[in-house]
Amino acid sequence: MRISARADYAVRAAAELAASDQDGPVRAEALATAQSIPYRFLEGILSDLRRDGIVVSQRGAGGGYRLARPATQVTIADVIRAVDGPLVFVRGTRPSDLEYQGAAAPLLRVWVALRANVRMVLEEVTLADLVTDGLPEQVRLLVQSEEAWENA
Amino acid sequence: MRISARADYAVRAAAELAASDQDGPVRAEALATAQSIPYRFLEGILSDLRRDGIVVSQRGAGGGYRLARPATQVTIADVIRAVDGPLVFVRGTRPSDLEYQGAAAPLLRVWVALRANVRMVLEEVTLADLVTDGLPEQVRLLVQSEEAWENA
DNA sequence: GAGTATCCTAGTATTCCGGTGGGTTTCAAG
DNA sequence: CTTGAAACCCACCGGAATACTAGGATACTC
Repeated sequence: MRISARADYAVRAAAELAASDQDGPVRAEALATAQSIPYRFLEGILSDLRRDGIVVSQRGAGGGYRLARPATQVTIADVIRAVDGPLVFVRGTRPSDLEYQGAAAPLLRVWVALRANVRMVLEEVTLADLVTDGLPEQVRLLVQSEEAWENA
Repeated sequence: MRISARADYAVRAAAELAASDQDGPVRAEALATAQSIPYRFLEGILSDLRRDGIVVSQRGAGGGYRLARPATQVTIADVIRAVDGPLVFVRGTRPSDLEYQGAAAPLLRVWVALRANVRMVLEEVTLADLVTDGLPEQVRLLVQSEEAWENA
């Protein structure tokens, strides 16, 4: 279960946008250097975000990107779905479209539970939470324990 | 965040092994047909499971595979790690090895929380839970809600 | 119309993924 | 000690995805 570079970059760029919210549109290159993301690559990512209505763009001199909605209303899940599609899928298909036979039958419910727990984090944290460093209580609790930081 | 075919197949094969625990070793081909997994592909997967001590093998006539430990002591996380490595990683590296700058700094804790929540499911469910259909309470609760089954 | 910045299309190198094939070794049974 | 059954090993393979890069067209401001 990997988080792709696209997803990671997208969230970081979006966070940067949320941070400089008042200052008018932000150029893609400014985002790229602020977060050490390859400029050309980021352009494509921002394009995805725009197509999904996460971000609005302004062309020409003085142009750049802004969030389409207030940062309190954009979740990390929104951003990731815009660039990578569904949050969790098994062998290319959504969990709920799977069918298992015999001893593996209950496995379906495990994947659904897994997805639910992934959502619990990614749909709860907004860009505003990121920039103010005010993560939701549930998320904060998850990170508190020592073992959460161990690499198993 | 995709569950690979390897991981899915591995868990299903392991579940099948757990189900036929008493009956002596099970042939790879029997596992393959029971779970509709390409036989040759499964061979490689079982090889990984053996290398990681999840499974023991017996060659020759009457041979096959058995679980190396009781099914109550093998978690789904164990199986997945044997075939796919770390459960969750970001852009190729573990969350705890990442560094973020500026507005994206708190993102690190989000990834750690995500991993913690993934573990909460995969390290809690054992192969025994699967075959007896007795999923842990926490997992059962996650699956109960309607929205867990929605595709968002 | 000069300059700036997004937008679009295409290309590319590398890696991963899912799967095959051929042959070798180990073992049990006859 | 042969025969057959099974795991084992190694190499390969096509296609897709990843992570980028290049070049220009388009839109906007001043």
